[in-house]
Amino acid sequence: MNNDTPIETVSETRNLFDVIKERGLYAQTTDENIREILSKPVTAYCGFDPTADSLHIGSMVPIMGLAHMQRCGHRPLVLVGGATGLVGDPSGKTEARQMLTIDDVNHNVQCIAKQIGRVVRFDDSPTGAKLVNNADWIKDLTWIELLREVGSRVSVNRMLSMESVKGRMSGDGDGISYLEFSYMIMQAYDFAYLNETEGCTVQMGGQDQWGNIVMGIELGRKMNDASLFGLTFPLITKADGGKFGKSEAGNVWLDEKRTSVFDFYQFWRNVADADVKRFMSFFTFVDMKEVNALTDCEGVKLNPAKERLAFEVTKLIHGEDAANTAAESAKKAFSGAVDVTGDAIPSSELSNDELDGSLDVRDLLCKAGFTKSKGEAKKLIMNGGVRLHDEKVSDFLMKVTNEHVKDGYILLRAGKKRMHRFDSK
RNA sequence: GGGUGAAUGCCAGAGCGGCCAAUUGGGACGGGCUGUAAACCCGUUGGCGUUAGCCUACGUUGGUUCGAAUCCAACUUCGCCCA
Repeated sequence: MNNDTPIETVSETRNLFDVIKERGLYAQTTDENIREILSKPVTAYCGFDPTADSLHIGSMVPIMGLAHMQRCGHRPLVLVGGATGLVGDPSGKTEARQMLTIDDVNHNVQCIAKQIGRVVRFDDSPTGAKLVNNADWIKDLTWIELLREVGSRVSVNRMLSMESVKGRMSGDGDGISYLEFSYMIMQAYDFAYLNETEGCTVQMGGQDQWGNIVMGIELGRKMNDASLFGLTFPLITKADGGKFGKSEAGNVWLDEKRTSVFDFYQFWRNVADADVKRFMSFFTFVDMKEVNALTDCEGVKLNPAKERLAFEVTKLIHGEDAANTAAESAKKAFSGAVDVTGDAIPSSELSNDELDGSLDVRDLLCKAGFTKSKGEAKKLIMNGGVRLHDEKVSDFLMKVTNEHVKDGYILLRAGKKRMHRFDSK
């Protein structure tokens, strides 16, 4: 993440509810009068799990939700689950999560907060976002305190009726451990706590968080006699029913060390026709009038919209310069042009020693990270999926030497879309 | 605590002494068609090796057998039922 452009401060005068509804980001609310409630500035929070040192694009919906909120004059609290991350949310899972160490979680919290800071503005102004870590208030809570404060106000019957729990109780799953069962109590407590200490009255989250949010509202009412509300975002699906957020290389991460800017851009550039409009509404701030104008077409004509989508999202996460570079590199790489020296294409260096004939194509494929083993590389080559510059490789034993270096580099392609540039030095 | 069932490749799930690196489906990857779509068709999908072949794998550890994913024992984990 090295975006130097400041976060745009747009002061929307519109009602947050209208904005997210218009963009398709609204799924469900706990109160029919939510629009009215949101007509005055509120403090709302949304939680993120520190299960890794980077978020992936699946987390972008809640991030956008917070950003829209801020733009509409509300104050966002970004909660990173330093404590809940040590437990793991059972929602939507059939199996227990791997446990993280406390050090891991702390490190992850730092990294994630930084990423969210790309899109949401953190400062002390009335609408400035604030980072909170639930480890700060849960960590030192004693067992007895918890039981008295929270336990006495929570109905197990109620908990057992939650979808997230039912899913783990019935069927052929692995069951649910007490640890995970406690997750929702922690999250509920967060809401009540933030209400008390920060005046937070709204919790936002993915549709899968509905149960947890409702628990928090109920707990807040019992503990603080507070009126709390919940707002959920839809689960992001792809038109073909596949899982959103996966690419050729697996998860699409916000950290460029995990997903290069080029690949990130390509992910968005390659979304299905049927998804462009929705994704542009979800993941960019492009005005809806413009979104509609761009996507009011079919077939090839939709490509400019995809380019715009890819550019906007990349700009948001990696900065305008990086987005421009990625866009240019992508254009070059797919227009059959020879010059692919653009910085955005993943690249590495090859020394002269390595080009003396000791490496074959399979080694190169592994070096580029396209294949995990020589056998896999061989199969890829035999399937006709490998090209050196623009020439198809058919001999998987072919040595890679200085002869293959053109203009100071070797361009290795795997399939149509993956490419890696080896600069010789 | 008692009883009972299960543990297989990325996932789901067959196999129940040799023909098993293991049927099939999904996913993933590659090719074709295209628009850097979708759908569809074809191929690949443990590692090493040019081939032959070798190695590692069916929860863990031992055992029976010429030979085990398949049989036996113990252990671990989980499900279900009874207390």
